[in-house]
Amino acid sequence: MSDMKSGMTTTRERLLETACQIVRAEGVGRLTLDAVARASGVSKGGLLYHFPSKKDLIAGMVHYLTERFNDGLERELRKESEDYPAGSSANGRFVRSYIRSTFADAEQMGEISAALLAAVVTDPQLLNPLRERQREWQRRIDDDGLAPALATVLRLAADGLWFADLFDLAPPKGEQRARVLALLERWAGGGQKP
Amino acid sequence: MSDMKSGMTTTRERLLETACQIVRAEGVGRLTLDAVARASGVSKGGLLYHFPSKKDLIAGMVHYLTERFNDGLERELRKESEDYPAGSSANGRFVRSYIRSTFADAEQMGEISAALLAAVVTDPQLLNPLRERQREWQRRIDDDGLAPALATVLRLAADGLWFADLFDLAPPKGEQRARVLALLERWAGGGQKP
DNA sequence: ACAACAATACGGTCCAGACGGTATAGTTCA
DNA sequence: TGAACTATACCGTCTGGACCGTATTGTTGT
Repeated sequence: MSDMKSGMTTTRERLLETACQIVRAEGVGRLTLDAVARASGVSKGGLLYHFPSKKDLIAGMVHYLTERFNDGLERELRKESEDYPAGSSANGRFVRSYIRSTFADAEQMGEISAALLAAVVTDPQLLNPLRERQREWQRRIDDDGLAPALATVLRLAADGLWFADLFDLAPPKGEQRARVLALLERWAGGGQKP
Repeated sequence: MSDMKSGMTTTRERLLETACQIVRAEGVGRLTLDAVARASGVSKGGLLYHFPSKKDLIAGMVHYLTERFNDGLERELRKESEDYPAGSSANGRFVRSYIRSTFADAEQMGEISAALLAAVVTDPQLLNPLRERQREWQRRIDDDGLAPALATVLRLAADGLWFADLFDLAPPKGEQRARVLALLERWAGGGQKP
């Protein structure tokens, strides 16, 4: 699917990132084509050259950021594999990677949230690519060598943190956040019940 | 707190519930004053009498549904108190109530979600009442007699389920959902520390 | 008891502005 | 030469909200 060449920041990517920034800074309601074009230093015609409609722009945001998160997840997973060289007690590796990806890069989670909100407002179906990915992640979580309910609980807790951050609903900060992360990692580390 | 006269469903409440239904059925983007008025069988002038602006309407939704959820939570908490008559091993009571309230009434959670989305789109500050409540809940969760990180993890998992339901991001269904609930309740049930 | 008045709860109409999208004509660079 | 834009003008639609009217139900002064 990805037809990008690779490397330097293209205008297309700049437009997508600008769109995210607008959502995060001014709210979903202020995401207009004119605003994105202006803030990107691109004419409206230029924007519409890359994204023929607003839906296309938001679909682009969802796709771009979903794949970005997925790339980060795979990277985290490879780091795990190095720590546990042989395929020995590697149960919970995917869940740990998922948790770390969610907790680590608040910036990136904020960008995904922006795309998420923009999509829901405009047309919920635009979330389908993310939904598909999430189902895939859930399959890998189910098949990660942990007790199935435990694995899902850990995923939900990570998502819950994302949720709390997204809407600023009493998200754990600082010390408490670190303790929560440590606890989740511990449970995902050795697959035995407390 | 409640300054309403009491009893019968007022036009005001009907408007609030209609607004929720529109959001849930047609999406946040379709929440317009005209649509709410029409679907409520009320003229636009009538709607504007009760809620002078769209912001006021959405603020009303947030307040109304937040208090509704809180009422359900307190009810759940009282049921817990009956089960554990004396103040014996009642650790985790609040957390259990929170979990049950979140899992039990999907309908109600859907309505809160509608208000949440409407608020975020229009003006994130409209969420402040809910944020305040959530901070209060978090305080009670911290002070529920469980290990602090554990309690917060359980809350986050419950919120994560809400999140998954809200955006339809691979939410656990049926059997799996029941097992997740059971596990969370079990962890919130015996609050022993080492 | 009755007029005068006010508050509540709407119905109906209208409009300025914003937004998405189209169209068109010109420009820069590989 | 064509892809990747810039610049600008324009249109149809929708929406929030202002404005005005009106019926019903108290309330108050006398």
